[in-house]
Amino acid sequence: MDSRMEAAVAGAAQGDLADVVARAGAIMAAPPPLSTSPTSLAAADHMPLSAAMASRQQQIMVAAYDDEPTRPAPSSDAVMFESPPSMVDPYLPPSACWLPQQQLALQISQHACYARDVAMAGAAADVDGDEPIIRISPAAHQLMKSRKNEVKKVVCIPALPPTSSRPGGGEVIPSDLWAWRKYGQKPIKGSPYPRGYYRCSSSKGCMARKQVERSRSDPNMLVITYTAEHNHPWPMQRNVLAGYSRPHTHTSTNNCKKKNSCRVGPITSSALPSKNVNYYSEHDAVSSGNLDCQQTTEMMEISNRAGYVAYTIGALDEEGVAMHQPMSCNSIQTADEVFAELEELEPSNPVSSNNYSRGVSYEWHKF
DNA sequence: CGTGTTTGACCAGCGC
DNA sequence: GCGCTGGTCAAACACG
Repeated sequence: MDSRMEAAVAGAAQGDLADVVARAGAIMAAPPPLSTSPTSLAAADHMPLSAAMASRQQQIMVAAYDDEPTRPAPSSDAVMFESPPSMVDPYLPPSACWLPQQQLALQISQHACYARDVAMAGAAADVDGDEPIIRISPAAHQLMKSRKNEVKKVVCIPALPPTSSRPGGGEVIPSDLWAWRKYGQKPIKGSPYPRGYYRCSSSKGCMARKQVERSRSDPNMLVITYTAEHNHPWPMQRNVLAGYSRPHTHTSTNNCKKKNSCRVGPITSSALPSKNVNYYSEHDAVSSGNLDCQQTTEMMEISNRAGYVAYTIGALDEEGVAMHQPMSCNSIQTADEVFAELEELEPSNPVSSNNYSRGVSYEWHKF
């Protein structure tokens, strides 16, 4: 077995699926940077997008089968999250378009039975082949089943290094343009990093939640677990305060009175106001908070468009296999560059398209 | 005033 | 039944 996968298996043995995901993502996302960019991709003889992606993808396969653990991967170096079409969540924030592609290391959609399947898969690599097929151990499976069989999506992204300028060091969560309200934070046993709990504040009654924590095995990775789904369209006009967090005016004393409710350190996951969030580099900054209304709207449209592309390329290949392809493969680009390339990619796709991908109906509302 | 974070308390699931 | 753990609630407070 590949030693890299042994590491992943070790994670599974700990029953920490999110960590396994993060680890696998970190491990498998490591290969040499692709020399392709959406621009060059688009220029690749205008081949069908999915085909172009399939030919270039450097992906992990997370196989999720109960009974066929070694289904061959289409490509040995493909990063592929194999899942039923249902995993393409029309309400999933098109955050991928904001993330340098390699940073969207891994995403697993756990839709009901699929979650179970992923769990069953365990973090065991395919012994025979080179394809990094990951199986989740029964322990991890049990862990995942333990919480009401909830629909979950686990997304691992590289975390920005804690900002020393902020008290206690801050953790920067890339904005996904949904409005999230933090409602709790808990220390997690075995992890030095607390887990933040967020719920969607874009719409009342929206049950969408997400948990944000650093991977305990790879602190450079943020594990974001989306629970439930948004019951409303992606907000066009993001609340100005969405994701906002007041500057830290205090440092935690870390005096735990009650073991069960002890919070560890300052809330770092939200320490940086999202409206000032820089996306991975100052050159990549998309500071929504710096945008006026019109700019925000424009940005939304652009990102909507980006989302369209992201879903197009991140949805299904010819075999109905979910594809997740970074928008930018080897360099951090400015949002403008990304979107410019996106335009090159799909020049004919109307922004107001109602479909993000084949087989996925997404009705976009403009307000 | 509306929206956000912070944080102690509460509750439910699970293993022993 | 009990303790541990994770998830959520809700009051207090901050910010624009």
